[in-house]
Formats: sequence, structure tokens, C-alpha cells
Amino acid sequence: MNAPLNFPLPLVTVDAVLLTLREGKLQVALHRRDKAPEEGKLGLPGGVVHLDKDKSTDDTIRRVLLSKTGFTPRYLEQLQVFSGDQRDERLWSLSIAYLALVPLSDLEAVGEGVFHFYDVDNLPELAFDHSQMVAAAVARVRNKSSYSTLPCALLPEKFTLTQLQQTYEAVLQTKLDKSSFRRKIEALECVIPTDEYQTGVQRPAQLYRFEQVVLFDKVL
Amino acid sequence: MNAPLNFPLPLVTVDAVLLTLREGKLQVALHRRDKAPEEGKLGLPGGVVHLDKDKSTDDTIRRVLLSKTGFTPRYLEQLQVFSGDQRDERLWSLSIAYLALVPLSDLEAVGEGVFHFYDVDNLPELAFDHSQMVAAAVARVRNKSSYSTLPCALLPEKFTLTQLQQTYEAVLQTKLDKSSFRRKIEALECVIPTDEYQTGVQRPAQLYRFEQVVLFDKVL
DNA sequence: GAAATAGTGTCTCTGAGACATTATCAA
DNA sequence: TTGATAATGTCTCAGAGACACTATTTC
Repeated sequence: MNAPLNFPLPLVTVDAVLLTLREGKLQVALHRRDKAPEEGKLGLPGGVVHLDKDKSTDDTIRRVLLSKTGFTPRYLEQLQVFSGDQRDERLWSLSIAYLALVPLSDLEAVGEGVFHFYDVDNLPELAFDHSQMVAAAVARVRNKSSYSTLPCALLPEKFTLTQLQQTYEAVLQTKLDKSSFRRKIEALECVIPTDEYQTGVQRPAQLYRFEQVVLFDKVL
Repeated sequence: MNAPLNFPLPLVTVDAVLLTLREGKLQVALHRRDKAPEEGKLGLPGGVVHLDKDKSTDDTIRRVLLSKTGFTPRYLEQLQVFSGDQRDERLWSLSIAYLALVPLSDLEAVGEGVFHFYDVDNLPELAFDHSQMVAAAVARVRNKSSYSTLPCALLPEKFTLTQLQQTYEAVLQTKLDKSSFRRKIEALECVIPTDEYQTGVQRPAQLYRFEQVVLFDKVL
């Protein structure tokens, strides 16, 4: 479809900032580019919009991620458009950056060496304007996490309240008081206790699951 | 630039949701389309990305708005991409919706009849998926206004605290307590008193101005 | 002085933060 | 019993909401 018009169009792509919690920190999953342009550099997974395959760019990002990772991310939202004739020196291009949150287990199931993980606050040089995309994604996550249950998307299906608190602390880069935190979470009714417990060398902890991202009316 | 590729590309456009405060309510500025497609319907001002004129899509929206209104909006931010083969039946298209906030005076200066104003909660049928764009813009403004000085962008350069409060009330659709509101604004140091006063039939009110959008750490 | 609106003061009560205490497991 | 962590309880204080009160203008 789309017969040629009498004026030029930009190349349209999508890129995903895949964030996860790893080693107690917010990290981004990068892969090494195996073809030009910017061959050899680290970059975000992405691809070109195909008008015959995709009903929308949301379809595009899901198709690209499914083909590269085998899964659809727990949480996915449109982030921001990056565009211009500077970002890829060959042509005027436009990329829609997406924010994706996934539990580490999903990424590890993809296979060894496919992704390289970096702390979001300590990035290497990236291809194109991908550093800006990561920065925008991190800012969005940190902001939204202060008034929503977004960080739940970084956890496995079942988790303890201590794990949840540690996730918030990693994302928000701040220590939280246990008692206050539990009061808040309790009041929101955003996580549901399961009938299972995590056992270990200490008192077993109740396992919870969550259903969907909930917005708070106040900051955490 | 951009030589033809061996696969089709979407048409790329931008659209602006121009919001203002009018008759004490949050309203959107629409214009009647004077050419196909959807001729005669009300829609958002927008245009096609020109690779030779625009360094980015942010440039595109500013160029389009400048040509249609003569001004650059007080506040402008990227909202969301709408895309697919359904939104314009002729082709697969992609539009980047922008959120723009302007004082009513700016829009009135454009000239009579160019724009038609509607309450954002009582819209007529719009062209393409422009209703969705307006809904997304309104949701964004209402959300951000609860923790920022965004509504300042809807006011003239100088305003009283009562006007500011009424603006918040219109945007947030809620009554606010005068004393609490002033405490909050005072503590934020987000508006600056001028040495002018608004005179009328009552006690003169201090006029304020604001410099930039400030984020609160708590909701209003 | 009356009317109108600007601007300030005060009381209460909720809820967050800090910290202490109790509970329940393994070794 | 001890060590470790889960889970809950309590005290205090800051701040939001409600509402009353004072101030300054025009007519």
C-alpha cells in the first residue's frame, strides 16, 4: 500500500528501552549491532515499520520484540518520538521510542549473550541517539514510579513485600521506611496476597501478586 | 534528501491539540477543514513533515502553528503517536500529536472565525482520530496540572492569585480552598509578584507572573 | 457605611516518618 | 536458644482542609 507521493518521506522505525531490575539496580538491556550503520556499537533493539505487517506502530514494537526475545514485555508504553536528519547521517529518520519493563527472568530466558546489561546511570556510548532514549525512559519510569505501581512490572509473578520495597528503592534511588511503605501498599489494595509463602532460613514471607498498574493519589 | 527505498513508508504528519481557558472552562481550538479528506469536518490544525524545511518534528509543529496562527504556543510538548491504516482510509499514516497550551488572548489575536472553540468535555464529531488526540491531551493536562504549574501557561502574562486558582479549578474540575491554595503556591515559589495591581470595583489584587513550569513534590 | 473581593489566621485531623516491638521460621 | 527476617504497633510532627476573620478598595 501507499503509492509513492511527490515528496520525500522519513524512514520510520521503532526502538525499545528494555529496563529490568538486575543486581539490585535498574539496568537496560542492550545488544551489539551486527550490521551497518554503527556496526559494533551497543544499541537498543528496534526495527522498521512494515505497512503490510503492522496495523500500528504498537504492533511494530511488539512484532520486533517478539522476534528478538520471544516474549511480549510485561509493561509497554510509547515514550517519545526522536526525529531529524542528524540522528542517522544517511537520511532523515524518525524513531518512536518505547518504554518496556520486564522481569529479569524473561530476559535471561532469551539466551546467553544476546543482551548486555548496564546500569542506567552508568551507560557506555550507544549508537545513534539511543542514549537520549534511555535517559527519557529512565526519567519516565522514575517519575511514574513515585505515584504508581509501575515497579511491579519489574518483578516476577509472585513476590514478597520486601522485594517490592527493594524494587521501589532501586528505581526511586531512595530508602523507604518499611512500616510506612506497607501502610501505603495496603491502603492502595494494589497487590493481592496469594496463599503461598517464600521459605528460606528465616520467617517465611507472604507472597503477593499484582494485577495491573494502579495510580496513587499521592506520592509514595 | 531520502532516496526512495525498496519498501513503502507511512505518510508522516503532526497535529496540535490547542487548549485554552475560555468562558471559565478548558476549551480546544478547532478549525473547519476546507479540503479533502474529511472536508467540512472540524479537526485539529496540522500538517505534513517536510524533510527539507524541518530539522525535527518539533520544528514541523512550530512551523505549522506559526503559519496558521502567527505565534508559537506558550507551552508545547509531544503527546503521542497515532498510526495505522485505519485512521485515514486512503493510506497508512502516522501522526505525532502535540499538546499546546495558550492564553486565550493569543488565539483571539489570530482573527475571527479561524478557530471554533468547544468544551473539551463536550466535543462534536471530529475528523480522523482527532477526538482521541483531544482526549489524550486533556488527560495529560489534567494529570500534570495536579503536580505542576502547567496551568500558568493558560493565563496572560500577569495574573492574580484568584485567577490562578480559578484556572486550576477549571482544569482539575474541582473546588480548591483559597487559604490552602495560597499556602501551596507560596511554598513553591513558582510565581513572582510584580509591583503592579489589578484594580476594579474592589480591593486591588497583586499581579503575579511566572517563569517556567515547576513540578510539585506532592499533589495540589 | 455597605458591598465586594483580597488576603491572613487558626483549629483540627489525617497521614507520613521514625523507631520500637512482637512473630515465626531454621539451625 | 539464637539469629535472621517478617510483620505490626506507637509516637510525633508537618501539612492539608475547613472556616473565620481582617484589610482595602469603590460607590
